[in-house]
Amino acid sequence: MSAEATTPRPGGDRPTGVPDKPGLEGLERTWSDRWHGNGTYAFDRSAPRDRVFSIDTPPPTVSGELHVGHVFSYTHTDAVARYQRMSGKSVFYPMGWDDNGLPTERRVQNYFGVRCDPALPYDPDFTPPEKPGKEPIAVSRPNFVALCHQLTEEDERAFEHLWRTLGLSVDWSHTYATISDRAQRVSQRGFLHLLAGGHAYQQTAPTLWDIDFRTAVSQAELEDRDSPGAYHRVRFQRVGSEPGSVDIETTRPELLPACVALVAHPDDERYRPLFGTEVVTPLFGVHIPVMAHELADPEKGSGIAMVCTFGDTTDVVWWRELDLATRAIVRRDGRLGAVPWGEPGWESDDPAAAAANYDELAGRTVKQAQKRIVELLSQSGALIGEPTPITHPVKFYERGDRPLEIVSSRQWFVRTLDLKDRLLARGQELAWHPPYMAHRFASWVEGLSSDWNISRQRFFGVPFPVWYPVDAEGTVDFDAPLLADEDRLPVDPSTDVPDGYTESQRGEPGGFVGDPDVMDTWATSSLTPQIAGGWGTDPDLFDRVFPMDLRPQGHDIIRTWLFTTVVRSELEHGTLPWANAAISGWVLDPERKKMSKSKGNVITPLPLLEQHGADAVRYWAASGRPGTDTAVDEGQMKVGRRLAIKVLNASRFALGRLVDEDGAVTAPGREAVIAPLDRSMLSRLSAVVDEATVAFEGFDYARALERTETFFWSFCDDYLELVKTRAYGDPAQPGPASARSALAQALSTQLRLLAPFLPFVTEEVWSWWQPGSVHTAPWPEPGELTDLGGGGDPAVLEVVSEVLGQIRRAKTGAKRSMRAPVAVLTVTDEPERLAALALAEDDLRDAGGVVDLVTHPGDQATVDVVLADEG
RNA sequence: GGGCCGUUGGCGCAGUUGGUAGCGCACUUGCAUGACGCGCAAGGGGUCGUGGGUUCGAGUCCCGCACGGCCCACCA
Repeated sequence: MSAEATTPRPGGDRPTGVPDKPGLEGLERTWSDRWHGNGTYAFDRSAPRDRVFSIDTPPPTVSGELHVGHVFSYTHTDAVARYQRMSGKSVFYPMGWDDNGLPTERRVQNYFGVRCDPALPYDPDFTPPEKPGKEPIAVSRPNFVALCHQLTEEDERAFEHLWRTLGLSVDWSHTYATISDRAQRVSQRGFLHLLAGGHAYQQTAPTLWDIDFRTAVSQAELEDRDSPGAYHRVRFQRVGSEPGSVDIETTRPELLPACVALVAHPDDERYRPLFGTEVVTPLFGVHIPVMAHELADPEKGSGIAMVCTFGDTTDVVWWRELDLATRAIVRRDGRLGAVPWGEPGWESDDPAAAAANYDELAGRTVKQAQKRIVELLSQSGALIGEPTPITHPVKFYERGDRPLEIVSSRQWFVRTLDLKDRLLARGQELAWHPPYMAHRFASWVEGLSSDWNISRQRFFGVPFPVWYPVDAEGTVDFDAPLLADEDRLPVDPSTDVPDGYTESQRGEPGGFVGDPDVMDTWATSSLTPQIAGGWGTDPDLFDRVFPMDLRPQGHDIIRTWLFTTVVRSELEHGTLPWANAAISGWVLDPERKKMSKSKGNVITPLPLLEQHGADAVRYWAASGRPGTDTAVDEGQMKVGRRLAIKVLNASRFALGRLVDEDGAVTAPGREAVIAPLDRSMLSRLSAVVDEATVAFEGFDYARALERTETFFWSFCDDYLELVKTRAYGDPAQPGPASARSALAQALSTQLRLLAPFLPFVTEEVWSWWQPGSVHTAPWPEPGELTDLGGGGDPAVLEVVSEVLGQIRRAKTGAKRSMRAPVAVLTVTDEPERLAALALAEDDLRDAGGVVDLVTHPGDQATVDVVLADEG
């Protein structure tokens, strides 16, 4: 062993010899640099499709820090990638950064203390303040976008550092960002194809709207939150000859001016006589019809509901299906807008009174307006009783702070409702891991109630490659969009000019305007296989990697990322985007609570990596079953670290028998393995190889690890103990030669089995005695081991280990050292098992310190140990 | 309301075609042993949520229920 052996030589091509004091410290830095320098994980793009394994890596959202949940799931994917690479596949394992969209905007706003005002001109000299001020500074859209780029680049460097420390075997030359020109080109091209195929359309329609972000959101971005509210009982007087009144209950009395009908169930006897008649709204004197609809629930409130434009999604359904009037009052900023009382659509019995009452509400937020209208209703006598407080589910944008409103606006949609059956069939065609995750997808598709809204009224995103002509009167013609030519992509319609126009015509009569919106972040993320695979720019690459083999992701984004990717692939290519979807679980905090920023229980991974080492953290992650929620468990990381240390020490021990005077490791050939104990061990190891391989083929990395680890510990505890005396013998003799060859075989195999999980320590040990990288070494095959001498009898190691265990038990029971000699060992067992024992009798004697061995055939297996006297 | 997952020693989990309950952590005791004290050896500890059923035999298969978590739908 040479002194320089502790520091591996650059290159890693030639073995370094076994160091005296192996350790885990610094392995991450050493080996991640070396892998990078050597291109260990480079994708071989000359490989034909059937030799390629391609992964549609989730691009993490670039808004702050990665958390330990990322480490968890990306480790799973990395283990699979490493297995596939060792199995001979050329692994296409790119990394992406999801850096467009709202999360980035929000972070930039807070980080720099700015807000985007698209009306402002670009300021080339703008620099953000050192510290964000109290009031955000308004900046132009180009300035804002520049800040977004600046901040995301910083974050992405930190992300890459973390991934390298964790040891992800990503090919970093295939990195993409969702805001990059490349992604924008793919995204815009995909949009133009949707348009050409009739799959995308624009429409002015009631839209889910976040009043703080001032943008539309899609069905997939909704979440329900239990919120406080109150039932208000409001009395409507009947119109015409019929005397009497109708009471409704509502949680949104402020929408009374927007009321367009009352609705009850068609079979509800209480209200049947009223269908087809009219009532009048209190305070505003508007005549509205009473109508019947199946969705009205006789059990709820008074059994009859007030329909407003628009209080919730059910209102939209009623409005559409009953062909009701439109009286929208909520503006896009969440305040009530002006209303022309008495004019068409706003006819009232008393326009002046209506206007006076409404003046009390106009300009207020919905919350303020609610408070005021309750007072007005109470004074007028239309409010019956006191409001009853309730807690009820209210729809929120998942990132928003205030309830969604529904406003009418012009949006781009992708036709997904027409696609349900095809999508359900694709869902069944996809191999889900674990399989039950398929239900999530199916129930989402079955429950779709609207087409996919892909436009967002935001700034940092992929713009629509679309302009609209402005006619001579200055009116924008949205029905005749001017499309960008595919060769020009990506374009920004706010600065680029459509063919045939000049910049001076922007916004002028007879000129054009750009589409002001950007695409939903999922409209771009749904194309990650196309972006990563070079769709449209590198057809040779794309043909080799698409459809991809694997989409790994969390179950929380099945209805967004997975769903939209399937939609886009179906519409663009008519195939599934990948063959397999591996769905990982959540990471919970040590108290098994879901981690979230608001709870303040988010754990950042770098300190864990520094404290326990990357292999140890990976061990914890890889112990989490596919699809299973797993708690952060530093205890498991300590176990992982112990395993890594054991790999170092056991390897040093085994290789110590194989080192020559120059420090080089030389093992006898495979044919030297003749001892029954050695062959028995190799035979058992080959079964482990089998199991690990089957598990990995089914993406069950956790099972592969568990089986490998179990074998490894028994290998150390039993086999190494049994064989070490013989292995120290004269290398020229057949017994020692067999032991040394078997040790080399077994160590090589186990290092390769562990390499997907513990890439650093296995590479370190590999470098002591093997050329090249363990990560490009071939995955072990059972044949490598069973070919040796025609396979061994697994029973030999089993029986000998059991007897050795009994000897240890006797020594521990007598509180004696493990070195204490055994005067007489008497074993009674079945003849076949005694025969197996006899084949390794000498190894057992050496390991147990046995002087006399007596065996008796018998039905009942017993082991009797008589220890030699002390002294 | 529809659906999915889980319920196994104090804690975290495994248990793949049904055949006398396993692993790690923690706990107790012991051991300086040709690599490892970040080690090694051994030990105690569970009527496998619950009620039925199938079977010679059920943690494992079937039906019901309870509890926990999640998805979808509804939400006046």
